[in-house]
Amino acid sequence: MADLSTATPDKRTLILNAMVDLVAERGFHNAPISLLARRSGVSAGIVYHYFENKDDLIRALYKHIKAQWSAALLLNHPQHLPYPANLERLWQNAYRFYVDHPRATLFLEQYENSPYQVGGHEIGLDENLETVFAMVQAEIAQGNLADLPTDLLYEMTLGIAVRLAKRVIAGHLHLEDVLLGWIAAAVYRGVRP
Amino acid sequence: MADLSTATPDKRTLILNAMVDLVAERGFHNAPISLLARRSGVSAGIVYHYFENKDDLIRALYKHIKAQWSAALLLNHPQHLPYPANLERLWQNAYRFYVDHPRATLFLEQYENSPYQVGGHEIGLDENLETVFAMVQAEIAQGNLADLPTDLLYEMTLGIAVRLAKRVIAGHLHLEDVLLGWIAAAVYRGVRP
Amino acid sequence: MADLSTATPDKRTLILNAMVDLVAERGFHNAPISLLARRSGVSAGIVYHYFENKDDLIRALYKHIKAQWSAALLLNHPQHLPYPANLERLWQNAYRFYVDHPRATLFLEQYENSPYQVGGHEIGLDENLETVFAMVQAEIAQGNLADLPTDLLYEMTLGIAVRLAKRVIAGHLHLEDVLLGWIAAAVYRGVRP
Amino acid sequence: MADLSTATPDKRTLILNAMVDLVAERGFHNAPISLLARRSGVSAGIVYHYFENKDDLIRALYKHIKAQWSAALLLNHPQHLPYPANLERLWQNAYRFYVDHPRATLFLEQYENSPYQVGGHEIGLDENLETVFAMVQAEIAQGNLADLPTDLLYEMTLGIAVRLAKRVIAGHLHLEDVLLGWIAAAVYRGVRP
DNA sequence: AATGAATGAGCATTCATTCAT
DNA sequence: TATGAATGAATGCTCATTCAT
Repeated sequence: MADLSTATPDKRTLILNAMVDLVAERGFHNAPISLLARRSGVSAGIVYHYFENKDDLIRALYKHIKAQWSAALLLNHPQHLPYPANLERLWQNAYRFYVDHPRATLFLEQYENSPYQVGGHEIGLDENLETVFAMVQAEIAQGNLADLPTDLLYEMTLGIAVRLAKRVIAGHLHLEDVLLGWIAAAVYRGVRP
Repeated sequence: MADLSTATPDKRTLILNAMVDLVAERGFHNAPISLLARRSGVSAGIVYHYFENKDDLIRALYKHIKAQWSAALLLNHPQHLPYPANLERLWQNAYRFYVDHPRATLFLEQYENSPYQVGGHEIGLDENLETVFAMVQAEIAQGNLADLPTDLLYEMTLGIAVRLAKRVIAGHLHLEDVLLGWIAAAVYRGVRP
Repeated sequence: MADLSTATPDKRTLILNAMVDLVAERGFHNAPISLLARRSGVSAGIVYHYFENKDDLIRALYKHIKAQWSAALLLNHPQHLPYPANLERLWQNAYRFYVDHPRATLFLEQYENSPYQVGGHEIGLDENLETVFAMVQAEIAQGNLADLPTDLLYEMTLGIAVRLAKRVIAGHLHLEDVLLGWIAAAVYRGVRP
Repeated sequence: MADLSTATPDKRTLILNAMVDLVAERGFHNAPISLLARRSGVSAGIVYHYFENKDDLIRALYKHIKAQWSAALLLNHPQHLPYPANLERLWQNAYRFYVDHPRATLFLEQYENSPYQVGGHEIGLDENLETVFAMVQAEIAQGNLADLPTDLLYEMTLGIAVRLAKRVIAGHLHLEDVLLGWIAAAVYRGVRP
């Protein structure tokens, strides 16, 4: 996947980008700083100039990717579309992000299933996620979505997107655009009141 | 979670049981053989009598847990119930397994999101999974389920169960029995033809 | 100096012995575990089997040497001699230990002047030191020694021995036996009531 | 201890002052240049403008402190007093310096017990020390001091002052003024011919 | 079968020193 | 003079794996 960033590749970004790849390919363990340095084209020491330690680097990377992800959710402004197109576009945006950034996806899933995350350190809502949240609340108010706990709604909709994307990334599954449209619709059909 | 096994706790089983806990608590890395040995009450050396190496141990553990899981799917014989009760019981069985075996669940998720699994090593269908597979095919034939790729159907139904269970395990979510029934139904509503 | 121990050179002792030499020659820093291992003829890893970490090793070594030292104080049973021969023999025993074990002496002085010690971790009195302490108290009671704080008495008598020994070890000073006798006497003349 | 210097705090002095503190608190190792720079309020690079390298810095600091010390010895002009007041004031001056400059004292002791010093690099006599030396020689000629090697005389008198000061600094000992007077006298009583 | 001491490669991290600006 | 980012060698420590007993 390489460069998630659109900024000039300063050293900090070079390191972050190399780290996603490394973790995706080899896992947290087996992603030694020495290799990270070689791949980033920097020295091992400088990593500790930009990050306190390896854990800090990994957490920073997580935040970095999560920010890209939440920005991707709002591509093509789903918030300006009528129901159900708005939620379906949201879903397809999420799915797209995962499929288009396979390394980031593998990183995210490793992170969220490791003791790093399990121990807490939740990431707060950023501005984009707040917009998404508002969209969902509005549809609940409209009677288009069941009034369920946020986490439950999340898992029954966007949660499916990651899992499908991982299957696609692994090559176990191929999803045509038409089918994707059907899935996006089906997902929200499942959570009508 | 401790003992998944119902057999006499021979050394091999002691080791496997200790390993689930260790990985769930600390991750693959940070689950050193020395600690495993101490927790199992065996010597470090003997681990290499029962398993070729650490990877082999982890893979064996994965198979071990997957077998318990597939057995759990058929608790109370969902295969003898009419649609949609059969699929809903299946779903609830899966969910129950995850919630009742949190350590195993965390292990499974770590494993399936790590380069161990990504590299392949698919686990074949055992007898129980074949029964499940047959149930699904039958419902497709009956027109109760959309005729979608197995993986896709899986993710849109049982895949949700793990994710919800993880939220519950983490304490972020609490699901009442009534709600669970609703979810099980909703999930299959989403994948009607 | 090498072997302070009279026991069979088990690995733990080999490591301790090599460490005194190393620290004496090169200081705490510049006494890397890798070199220690090479000199001890063991692997680097095994050091951590016998000691928790480098600090622990150093503290263990300090205790080890202090024990040899306190044993050396009572060579030829000064406690059975009359005043002032008893105290003078004590003093000469201390001096002898330092001069005969230059590496140990340099280690002790480094340790006692480093933040290791300054932070506390005082070593309690062992049996030998209790005997010494009793001797001193007896002489105070007899009116042969001024009734001063223990630490003060210590520094005005035995404290001088280390400092002289270090000069001798460094080759800056040479002390004949006769002169030593005079010093031992002079030292205790200084602390008469 | 902070500022030993009475001069304007130019950068070189800022560095030296910060280094005493650092070494006293944390030892030679654990006194990294980066921290030294932060504490001095200068950049890491500039240290290498004023000093060739870390060793050079440490040696310069040693000389710096030794000069303050030898100046302190002659406070209130002991050289103009009659025996034994002259030597006793000398002793008390030494003791005072140590107790009033605990950081410097800890630095000195670390330095003098480390391989920095052991390897040689003796500090020559400065003007003040020559005055002191002359005082001692005069008293030997007068028959007030035993005609012993300088180093031996030194250790039996001023050498005790450092050791006592270190005990006081560590809080293990408290010495009243009256007692100090007694000690100063006692020390010289010990080295009468 | 079983032990646990022993090995040594590998890793995260630190830090003296340099150098472009 | 002055900065501080950058380097990379060195260090403490861990851990999978082996093997003598």
